[in-house]
Amino acid sequence: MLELQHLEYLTVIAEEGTMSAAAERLHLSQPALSRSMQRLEASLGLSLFDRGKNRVELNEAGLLAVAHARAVLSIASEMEQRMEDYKRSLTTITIGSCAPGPLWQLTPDISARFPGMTLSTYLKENDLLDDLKKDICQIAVLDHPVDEAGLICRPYVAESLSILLPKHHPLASKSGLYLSDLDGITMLVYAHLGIWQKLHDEKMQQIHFIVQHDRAAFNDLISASQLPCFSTNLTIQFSNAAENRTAVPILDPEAEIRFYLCAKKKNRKYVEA
Amino acid sequence: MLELQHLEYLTVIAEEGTMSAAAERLHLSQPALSRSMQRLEASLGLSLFDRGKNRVELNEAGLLAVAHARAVLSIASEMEQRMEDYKRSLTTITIGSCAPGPLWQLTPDISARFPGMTLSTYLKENDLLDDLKKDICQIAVLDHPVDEAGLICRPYVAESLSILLPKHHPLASKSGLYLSDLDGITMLVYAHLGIWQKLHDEKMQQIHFIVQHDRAAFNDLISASQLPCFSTNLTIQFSNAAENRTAVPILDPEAEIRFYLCAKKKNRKYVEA
DNA sequence: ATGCCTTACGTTATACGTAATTATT
DNA sequence: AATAATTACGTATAACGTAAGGCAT
Repeated sequence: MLELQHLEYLTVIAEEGTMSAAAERLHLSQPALSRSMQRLEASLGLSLFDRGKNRVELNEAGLLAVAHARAVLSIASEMEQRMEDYKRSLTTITIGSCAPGPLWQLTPDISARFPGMTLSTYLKENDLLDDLKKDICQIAVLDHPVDEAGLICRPYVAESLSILLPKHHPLASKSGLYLSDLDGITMLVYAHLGIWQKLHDEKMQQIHFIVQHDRAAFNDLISASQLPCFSTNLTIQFSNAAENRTAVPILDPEAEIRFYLCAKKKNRKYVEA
Repeated sequence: MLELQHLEYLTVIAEEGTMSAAAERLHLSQPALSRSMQRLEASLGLSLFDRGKNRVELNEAGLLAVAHARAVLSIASEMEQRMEDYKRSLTTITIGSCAPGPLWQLTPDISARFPGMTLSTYLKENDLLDDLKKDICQIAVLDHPVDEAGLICRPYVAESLSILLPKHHPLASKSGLYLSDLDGITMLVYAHLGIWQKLHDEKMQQIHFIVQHDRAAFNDLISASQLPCFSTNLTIQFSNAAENRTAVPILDPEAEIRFYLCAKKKNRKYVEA
């Protein structure tokens, strides 16, 4: 029967060009590698190399075998990855979220309810459902509901955007603003916005953003400057950026996002209220 | 590293339900199988079975592993099949043809030009190009030309259909006939028509066919009866069915098919004139 | 008692490394 | 000389079968 190890060796030889180089990369002696290839050839009943006295070269059968070996190894490696992900899911709860906001509430909540489990979170706009199915995450925070066999989904918090303006700013007295009212202004913004990035890209092109990728630097700038920035109903609870500024709600409908928690049915306990 | 043999064992256990039954099917002792599964579990770092004192049952991780194992084994098995096909192509020329006619000329021709090679032919209407790419056949006889990278293609014979009628038959004096002229008549026909079957299905529904699946029986019937049957420019050279009958060409345009020979470029010698 | 899984033990096969061999550059 | 592959040999690991043990039906 075919052996995955032999296929792995074969592909490395194909990449390195010589058995010596491949053996080194595989932390293996040349003789061992040479014999493994002889065994592979024997098990296939085909010679895979044109052999000179001190060089080998893949022949046509060898090239064909390499192509197929890569396919086999790729599927096998996916299997190993999936099993690893599953193993991980036994001891850690991983939350994939399309936005940072919901995590500020969800993370401590899950952490408190499942004290034995490690908690891990990441931000990603797309394909969270795939991650869920592959056990890459156990909870997905989405911006839309899902109705799919094997999955459970429930509405979670809504997040609504406000702009924090200096108290003396001409717009600070308004009870609400549209994004179009902000034409030409300069704002501070923190980089990792998740799904909110879409709104920035599509409806805030007329706003000049100073983007900060570092959270500490962002907070320092907020405190030290009078520049407007965004807040939401979720951020207000966790950040103290609002001290010298007035929050004015954004009235565009896209400025409110309803989030949904989604999990495999076997993990329903993670998303139940 | 994962071992294909272990994955194979695992899937058989999944199918048989118990290790004993699986061991029997695998021609293996139960203890050997039991230890192999322990090694597989160790290499994954996961237990795959719920173990009672005298029963095992796949757990969730086990079911996941089985699903992936099947995928891996399927790809591996395809690799083995492809390598077998390639090996075969070194000693035998296999011709896949969409109709029997071209083979009557091509087979002896190839046989004479490549005397060291075994020759094998089969009839198949579709997917001959796939077969070519997979080395299942080395020559494909198609009813249409192909222009594809890595393949070479050239026109081969055309085959045109005639009807063999008893000399005294009222239509036997015509110089040509349309299929529509044959409304209601009864004909003998040999079963394995390849691509010609399409013409039968689409434009000869008004003809009553007596189908023979056995070549000898067909020939006997031809000689013993006066029933009309088909011939082509290709059959006439190889069959003696025409003695008591007159050949009248079929004039419908679909009654002539131009065939094309197609092969991988490395096998161009097989299709060159 | 029978069936099913596991552990124990001895045998065989295979993979490995080191060392020696051969041929090429 | 140096490089690259193969062959030879001894050792360790793993697979196997047989035999024995434990627990359920």
